[in-house]
Amino acid sequence: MLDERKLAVLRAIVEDYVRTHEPVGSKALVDRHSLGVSPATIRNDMAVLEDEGFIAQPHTSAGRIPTDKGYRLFVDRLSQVKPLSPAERRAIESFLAGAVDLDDVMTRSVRLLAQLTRQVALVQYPSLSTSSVRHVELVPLTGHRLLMVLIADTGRVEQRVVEIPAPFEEEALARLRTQLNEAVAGRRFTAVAEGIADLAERFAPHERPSVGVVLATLLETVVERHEERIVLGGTANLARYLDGFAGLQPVLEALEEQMVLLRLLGQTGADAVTVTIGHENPVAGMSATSVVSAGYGPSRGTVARLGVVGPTHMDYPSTMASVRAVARYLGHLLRNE
Amino acid sequence: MLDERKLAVLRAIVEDYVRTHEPVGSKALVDRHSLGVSPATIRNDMAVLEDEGFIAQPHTSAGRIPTDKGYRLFVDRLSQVKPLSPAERRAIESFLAGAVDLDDVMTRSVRLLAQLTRQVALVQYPSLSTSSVRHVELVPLTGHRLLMVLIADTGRVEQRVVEIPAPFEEEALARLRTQLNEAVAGRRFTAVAEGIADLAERFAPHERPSVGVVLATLLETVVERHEERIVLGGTANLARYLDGFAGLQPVLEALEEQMVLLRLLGQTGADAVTVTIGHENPVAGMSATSVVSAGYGPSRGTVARLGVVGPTHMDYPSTMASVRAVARYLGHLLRNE
DNA sequence: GAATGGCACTCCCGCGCAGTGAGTGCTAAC
DNA sequence: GTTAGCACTCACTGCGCGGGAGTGCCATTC
Repeated sequence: MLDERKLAVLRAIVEDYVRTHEPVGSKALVDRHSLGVSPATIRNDMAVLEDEGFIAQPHTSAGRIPTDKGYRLFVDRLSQVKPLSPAERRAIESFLAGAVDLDDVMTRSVRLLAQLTRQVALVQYPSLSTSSVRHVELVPLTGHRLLMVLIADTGRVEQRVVEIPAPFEEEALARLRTQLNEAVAGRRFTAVAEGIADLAERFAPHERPSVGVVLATLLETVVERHEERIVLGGTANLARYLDGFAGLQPVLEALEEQMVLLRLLGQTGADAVTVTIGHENPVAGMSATSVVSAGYGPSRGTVARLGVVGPTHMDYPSTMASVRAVARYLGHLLRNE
Repeated sequence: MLDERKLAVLRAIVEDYVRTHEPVGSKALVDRHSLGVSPATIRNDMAVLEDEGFIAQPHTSAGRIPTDKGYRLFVDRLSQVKPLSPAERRAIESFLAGAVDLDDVMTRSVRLLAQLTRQVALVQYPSLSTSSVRHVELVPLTGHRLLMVLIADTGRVEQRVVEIPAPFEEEALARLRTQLNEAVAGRRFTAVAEGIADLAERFAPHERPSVGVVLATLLETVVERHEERIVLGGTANLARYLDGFAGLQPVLEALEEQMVLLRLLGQTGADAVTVTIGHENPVAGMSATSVVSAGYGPSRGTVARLGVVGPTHMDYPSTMASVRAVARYLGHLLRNE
């Protein structure tokens, strides 16, 4: 049904359209690519490709543009991830090397990704739910207030102010700190609950209410607070490609919603580069945009995702290469932190 | 030179133009506002106002639009800050009430401000340089690594990983922690240096290198790290008013630069609402936007600023009211934290 | 039977053109 | 100082008209 040449034609159409953003016709195609056949032949092939839904005409007597289905085929079977240039690799390394803390790493990564792909970049903070506790610290603020600082093995730090019904003795606080760390350090966040289940019992009755509040807050932080932070950058690139500008507002709106961003990046823990094209996208108002994302993490497992959002007519091979590269470097970096 | 009526005409022009975004003519003016004179008279007044540079014509035979100078006069002398509706006040209170930590407060504030003004909102984190140290915590991670957590009286928390040449004994670390807090707790950030000047001497020679690194990092954090975080929200609102869309990209770019945002908000510590109109703006590419900002802080002094960025043809009275209100509530909130 | 050359057809796009209407500036009268 | 009248300007709209890129179809070639 789709022989070699028809696939070559589709590939050529995608490549040309990505470059020019204009419908591509049969004549232009044979001129630019050495397909070895005449325009008329290409026209026949194009008719078939259109019947199958891979390309479409904006109007009669215009060239063809790829459909979402066409891009899908292109990404899955017709393209190869384009290797990065040495300059780009160096740029990635040097850009990420100077980071001083996790916040800094995240900020630099988004910038880098946005710059490399010239698109909108998203980077999700290392997820709390798949990481482990490294340390819990309790700091008295005023009598009835404690600051709880929770440090994850990914370098992520969560802080929370705790209002306690009765102030702790200095000694009691030290005891709680020690026991708390013994109970949860090294545990997966999902397993924190079991660790601290019987902790309150070891404290004197008058201390228990306050201990209870601390434990409850800790649980909240590791369990309920599943909402993951996502940083984004390069929004200025939106203005470049959404030429029509009509579709801009919904996209900007979507990018402001953390929940939406999460759905865009996808929850799947797959390490590989994932491409979501146009309508495949779960978010309304973003049917003209594609998302290229990948998981990253300190070890083989994925702890979070990153990616870029761009027009469906993006340069998939290059974009996929950049996303994959940044994800890998970021993984390395976390391993050494 | 500018009598009462001419000022009234200018006010009417600004109000109409803000509402319709279209050049306003003499006829339309007398129709909508009861000025008590004929269009011809208004035309004479308009000619004077144009000579003085308060209004301009996009082209001959079109209505007038206010110039930056016109808006300036309007803001300074012709408008009154419009009081908020009770519903808006309630919205502010309930919106900010549920915040759990400083990050949350900041995020909610931007959203709130963006929603109230329907523009792009900026909120600067409470500045480190004008606040004081509440507590410094040191947490061992691995042998050669410490996590330093610095808590400011504004609730802001900075963390930093410190690489130390030689691991600390548990006892030594506790000693350092205690002495460090005695030396700096309650001090202004700007005065931390004096507090820790002779601290290293109190430690055994073999501990000094590590102590030195910790102190150096602390200094870096409070002094060098002047870069202030700014959160922004409501960028989708840009798409609404920058109809021409030509000016959109530079604005989006500017909003991505922290340094630029700082300059936009202004460094001045004034509590009052400040308005910067069009070309008065120090940032190139944003000459079609105005900034309405205000300082906020837990006490009479200002610790940080917040504001909104919008088109020069914005509703200044309402915007100024919203900005002022959010700044005040935020101040209250910090006081109670 | 696939590939090709030729040809009529479609339809977007840019251009020039007149008509419309909102708005202005000027002048003379009140 | 204010007003009515009037000629003038100029953006905006709709219309008609090639030009041109591209297509689909058909007859022909290999």
